[in-house]
Amino acid sequence: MKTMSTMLKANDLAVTAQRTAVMEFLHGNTDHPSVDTIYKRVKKRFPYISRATVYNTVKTLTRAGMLQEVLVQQDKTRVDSNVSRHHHFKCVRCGRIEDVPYDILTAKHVSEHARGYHVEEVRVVMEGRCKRCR
Amino acid sequence: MKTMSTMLKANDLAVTAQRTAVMEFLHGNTDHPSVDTIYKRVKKRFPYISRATVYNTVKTLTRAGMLQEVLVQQDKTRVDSNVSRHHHFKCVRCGRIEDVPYDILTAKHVSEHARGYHVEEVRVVMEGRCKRCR
DNA sequence: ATATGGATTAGAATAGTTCTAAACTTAGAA
DNA sequence: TTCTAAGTTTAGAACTATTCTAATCCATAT
Repeated sequence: MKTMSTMLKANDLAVTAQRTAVMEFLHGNTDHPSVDTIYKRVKKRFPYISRATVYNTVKTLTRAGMLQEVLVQQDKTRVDSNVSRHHHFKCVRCGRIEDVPYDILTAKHVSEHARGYHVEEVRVVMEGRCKRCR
Repeated sequence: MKTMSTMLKANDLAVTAQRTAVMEFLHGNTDHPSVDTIYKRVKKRFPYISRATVYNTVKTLTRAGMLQEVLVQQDKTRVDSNVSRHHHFKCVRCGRIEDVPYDILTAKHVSEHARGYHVEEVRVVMEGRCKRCR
């Protein structure tokens, strides 16, 4: 697996301690944290980090394709380090957000059923009870 | 077609000029306006209406099932007076949001493909170019 | 080692939304 | 009709998420 440093360099981005810390926190984190959550967690190990830096980092890394911003909640952006195409499942009880494989429902499938639309991308949010909440 | 007054009464809600004005503006409006847009438009005919009233009205009518709040844009809520189940198409060029029939993709269909998930609801946002923008 | 352009910072500013408490209807009872 | 209680509206304050600003800092290329 590529190191953070390698990935940043590959995108012509400076390797900074802040970016690395944000990426390391997100890597392997599957619960789609908000920017504020990232900020608070990273701050523990990196007390001087600023909220603006976390916003900047998320935006920069998203543009570089290293992160994804997920639209599943109206008020705050949720961040996903899984950048492969996939959908989301939101538990109506505990609010947990899980990734769901893309092939459950591809743009192609939708295109076939959606006559007259020129679908390039499909975002699906499924809602129900997660395993824990049933 | 039911009058606004009848619908409000059926839901045990007081019939006020403000609620009626908001509903009348939204009725037949298919472009999913934001609260601010509703406020500005209704204000033209009703100069003393307050922004808080529009927020209250949207929330109240949504709870009563007379409106729907649509999650298609991170920063602001979009309001839809089409309360039947349906999906949305967002034009990546002009930002226009259109309703798409629900049967293109039902919760049932998704459930069949999504093993292990207990799907109660599916929200789909398709993205591409709308007719005008192609 | 040094220069320079990009990155980080704290805090101010902004946008959307919710809250507050007083004033004002609406709807139902008398 | 008139009265009343409960619900509604209002302006503006407050709050939350996010972006902006401008000064400082530091990663990288030389």
